[in-house]
Order: sequence, then structure tokens, then C-alpha cells
Amino acid sequence: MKIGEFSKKSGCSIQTIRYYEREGLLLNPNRSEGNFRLYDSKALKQLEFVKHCRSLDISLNDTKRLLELKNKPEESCSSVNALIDQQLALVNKRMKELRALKAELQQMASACGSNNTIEACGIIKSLDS
Amino acid sequence: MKIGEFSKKSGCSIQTIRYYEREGLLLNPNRSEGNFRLYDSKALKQLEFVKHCRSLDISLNDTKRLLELKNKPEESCSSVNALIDQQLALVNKRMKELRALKAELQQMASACGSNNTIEACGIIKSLDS
DNA sequence: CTTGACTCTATAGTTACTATAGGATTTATA
DNA sequence: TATAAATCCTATAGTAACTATAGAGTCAAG
Repeated sequence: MKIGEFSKKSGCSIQTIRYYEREGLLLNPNRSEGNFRLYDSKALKQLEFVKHCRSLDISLNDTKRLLELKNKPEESCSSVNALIDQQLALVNKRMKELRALKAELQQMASACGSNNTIEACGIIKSLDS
Repeated sequence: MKIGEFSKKSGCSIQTIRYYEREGLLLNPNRSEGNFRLYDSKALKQLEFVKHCRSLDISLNDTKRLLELKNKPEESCSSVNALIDQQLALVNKRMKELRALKAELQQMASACGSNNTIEACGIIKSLDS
């Protein structure tokens, strides 16, 4: 299939597909007579793997590492495990940050007092301190 | 004070300060004879306001809007309020996403089974499906 | 008067894409 | 069969919010 169909089947934009290729996350596909990229179902599987990693917020670099590891089936999976643990730690850290953000934003929202002038607004006051 | 001291007092890097100036988040400071930027305590207050906004993940664009609103003390603060509410919605959305991420990552981590080969690793399997 | 610390501007790099310009190729229609 | 429309190609620039570098100028101390 050509890139248009590949794009629709995978749910990735054409530009993103070409970008992934440049970055080494997709193998260079065969080309048609007129230099069009031609993909098969194996390429589709690989792209779906990448998409799954990205949906977990795993960076392209780490995704690339996972792809490489995937091609060494006999090696120990400890580095795979470490990578996921690290990703989990990252998510936990960000969640903690967001909880703090949320608390402060809520407090600010309730400090507004509505229908105030900006001068009297509790939000601006708390941002200013 | 010159930019070095301003940087230390504010906790912003020198490059970031110059960047904020270019982006209109800090007023153009006076310059010394030799063209060095000179800051006063008012500038420091403004930078701290910006830092506070950024610590709440408010975009530079929105921060700029808040600064502009701050200079119109008699206007209604409803747009300030709306901006904070919107930021809160954004934080809530991201938290929800992260909770889902966390759940999947945890499941994957526990599916690894440790000391496996990559071929048998539950993580790679689940990324592949 | 020179060394070193500090500052200046302008530019490029970061991440993960998205968007555009300017062509070439293929497919569908007249 | 001619041409128009759809699809594809590469190369380049833009996004957010910085960070890092190069190459040069300024200033205080020894």
C-alpha cells in the first residue's frame, strides 16, 4: 500500500510517518517505479508498536531502544523492565506536580470572589505574592 | 543591578531573562553606558509574577495576558477568572490521562515476570498488541 | 595594561510533530 | 487521448519554552 492508505490504517498523519522514517523508527520502505513509498502489514505492525509506546508517553528515543531490544529476543528483558519503571516514575512525578498545581489553582479560583475589579481580584493578588 | 545579580535574585537563568524580554514579558530595561541591562526591584516583582504563573503551567501567552490585565485595575476580573478556570480544566484533563497511563504501565511492569528473555517478556508482548 | 569575569547580539539546538512550497506522478474524467 | 484532480515526493520552516554556543565588547582588579 502507498503512504495514504498506510496513514489511514495506522491513524498516523503522512507527515508523521515520514518523520518517523527519518528518525529511524520505521524501516526505509520499498519504493515504486515512481519513487512512492510502499508498505506491507509488517510495517503496519511496527508503526502500531510505536504508536502504543507514544500513547504511553514513552519518548521516541526510548521507543527506538525498545524496537532495537525487540529484535534481540534472546537477551534479558531487564532493560525493558527498567525503561518501563523509569517511565512509571516519570508519570508519578508529573502526577504529584499536577496535584499541587490543581490545589493552588483551586484556591486561587475561590479567592477571586467574582464580579470584582481586577484591582480587588484575589487571583491577581495571589499571583503577585 | 545587572543581569547576573538579577538572575541570581530571581532564580531565572540569564538566557531566560533575555528571552522573556524578547517575548514581551519583561519591559525593556534601562541600559548602562556600555549597553548592559539595568534592573530595579519593580522588574524583579514582574519577573516573580511571571515565574509564579509558569510554576502553575500557565503558558507564556496567557501570562502575558495576565500582565496586561494587571495593568487595567478597574476592569472586571472575569477574564482573569476564566483563564484560571481554563488552566484548571487543562490540569484535570492531564491528570486523568496520567492516571490511565499509570495504570497501563503498572500492568505492564507486573507482566514482565523478571529475568525473562525479551522474547518471553510480558512488556514487549503487551506493547505489541 | 592585561587578565578574567561579566555582558552583548545573533544563531542553532531541543522534542515531536505540523504545515508549507514547489514539483513529480498517477488516476479519473471529458 | 488530453487534461484535470488526487496523490506523492523532498526540503524547509514553524510550534513552545527554553538552553547552549560563538564571537565580540565592557569593566574592575592586580
